Amino acid sequence: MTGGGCSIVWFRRDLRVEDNPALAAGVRAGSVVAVFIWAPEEEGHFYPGRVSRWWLKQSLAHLDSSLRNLGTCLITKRSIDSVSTLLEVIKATGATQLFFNHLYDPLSLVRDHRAKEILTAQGIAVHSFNADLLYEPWEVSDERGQPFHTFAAFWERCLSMPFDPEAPLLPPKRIISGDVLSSPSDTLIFENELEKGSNALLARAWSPGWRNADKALTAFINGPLIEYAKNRRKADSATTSFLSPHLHFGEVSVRKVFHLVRINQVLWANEGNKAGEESCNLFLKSIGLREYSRYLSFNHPYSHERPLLGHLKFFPWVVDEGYFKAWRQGRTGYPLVDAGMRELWATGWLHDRIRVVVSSFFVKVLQLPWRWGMKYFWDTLLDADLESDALGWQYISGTLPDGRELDRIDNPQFEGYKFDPNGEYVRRWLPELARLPTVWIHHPWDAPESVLHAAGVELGTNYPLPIIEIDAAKARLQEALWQMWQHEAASRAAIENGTEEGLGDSSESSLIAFPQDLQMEIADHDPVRNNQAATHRRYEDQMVPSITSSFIRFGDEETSSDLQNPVEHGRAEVPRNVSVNQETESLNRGVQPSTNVQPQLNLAIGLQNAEESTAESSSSGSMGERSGGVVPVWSPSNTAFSEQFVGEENGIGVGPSYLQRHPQPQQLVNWRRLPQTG
DNA sequence: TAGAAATTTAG
DNA sequence: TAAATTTCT
Repeated sequence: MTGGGCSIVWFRRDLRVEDNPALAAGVRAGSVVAVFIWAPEEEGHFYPGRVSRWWLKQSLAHLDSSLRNLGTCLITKRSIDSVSTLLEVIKATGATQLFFNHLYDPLSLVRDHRAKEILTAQGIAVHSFNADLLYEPWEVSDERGQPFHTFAAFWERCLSMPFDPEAPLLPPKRIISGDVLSSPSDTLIFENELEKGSNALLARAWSPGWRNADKALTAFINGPLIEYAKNRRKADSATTSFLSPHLHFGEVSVRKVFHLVRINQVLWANEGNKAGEESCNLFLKSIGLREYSRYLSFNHPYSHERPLLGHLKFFPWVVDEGYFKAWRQGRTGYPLVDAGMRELWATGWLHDRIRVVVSSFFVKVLQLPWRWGMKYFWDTLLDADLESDALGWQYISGTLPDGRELDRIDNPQFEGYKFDPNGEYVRRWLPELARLPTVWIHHPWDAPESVLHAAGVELGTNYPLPIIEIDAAKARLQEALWQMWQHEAASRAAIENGTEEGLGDSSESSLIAFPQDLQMEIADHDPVRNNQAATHRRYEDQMVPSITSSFIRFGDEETSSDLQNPVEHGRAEVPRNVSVNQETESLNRGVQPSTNVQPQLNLAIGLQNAEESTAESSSSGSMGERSGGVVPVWSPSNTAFSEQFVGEENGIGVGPSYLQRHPQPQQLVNWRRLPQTG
């Protein structure tokens, strides 16, 4: 090795060569070895789902090919511990520097911090960058330097920052390769034979890889963007950007997206195109929500599994596997919901609006624990993204200060006519309802017998009756909320009284409750039985049933039959030749307890360690720098804020506007006072 | 100038 | 919590 050793550029969810600050810096520093480490066990419960792994595989191949054109290649490593694998590669290649881009999910925060500590101690110079966000989470705060806790304020601030997001970087012209032979690649296996068959169709609708991401961006900006404000409400239209999977894997830089959209916005504004200008605002807002999801994750590293508002801990979730299954299968009896769930299952994709519909139905009508729904999204979505999905589900569940009203139940029938006025979407995904006239398509249960008969619909046989009436759901929700406030107050009273910790304590044990335990928690279940109120409620913080990889794999048997289906407009169709019973059968098997036990990374311990080490190093004040050298860590004060936030204790909690939107029963006041006097 | 009542919005 | 845009009597 001549002069200084080479640099490792550690690729993660930044699978692009354009506007990649870590890569650019590595190239500037001399010779480069590019590495991707596949260590899914580190993700714990969030082992990537089948379609997500498919995407990753394609994207890595694409990146490797780009790197080869530039003079090096992508070294891939299979690992169960990224940091020690990094060390091995560093030793093998004689590297002296490490470059990578920041991630903000809780596991990465811990892991990357640890990587920095360990490698720095070994004499490696570690440099890290912002490649995923317009602004780093710690750059955006209110006048008092505190993090925002509502999206609107956050986004407003982002749009009026004293400095613009950094301009996108060009790809390197050439890369001087480090000694890549000294650390040969492992062959990464992202899918088994069964999955391969199921995945084959995906390639006809999607093209992973950063160049394709760039094409998708250009196509969207030159096409649907200008009409985005008008069209984004239609469930079936191809007017969304379809960028989310690209963004998730960092194939395209948000900064580039932002700049290009802004340029067009100015253009249209000058032309007096008000709709076009507004479309840009709305689209950028959705980019802003993605930013906010990282912001939230950074400031509240538990937000993917714990409600941000403490009292939601007391919501008596309906723990009912039958409900859960009916939802997954698209057999709730509400056509819009069912169409969405079938689309998700068949294609790994769901229009944004429909995500809201199905998740809102899940939480408010079925009252299933939101984390289950989030986990299912994680397992099935092509663009599964921990931070974004956590934000979405928390928003829907009303567990954010600016989330939806707790007692609001949206009626899928009305939403159906709003988002799918002609019923095309429903007919496409629910062939059994295809012949139903539009007036009944979103509420077949009201249709006259003759109409149903003529359409070949037999409710309860062919297509289910509503799993629960909306009115009944409303009543049940009111009752549940009343109970929630009672329990919250009781717990608060108990704590103030010093008698016991109460249910509301934020002890780690209740937070980390995860699948394996739940196998016992959930009573054995019968096959889906419609119109039966579930009575099994739980107050513990919700737990997630094991539906991960085993679930996906079993289900594949019938999904593979979509291979026989034609693809229309580049998007997959629902399998029409598959009987529902068959589907039910394989799904049933899917929920069997998983036998492939994955090594669990203990999040609680991980976080604790990080906090400890941060306490020492935080005085170095490394966080404020804009780029280079800083691994994002959250300071103890940030974590403390999170605690306060959840506990509502120290004045930060919910504001008056929240309480106004979520009125509590009067008794609460009395509950509070009683024990204090005692 | 017809009606009713106020405000904004859907992640 | 449904439905659409704006402001009064």
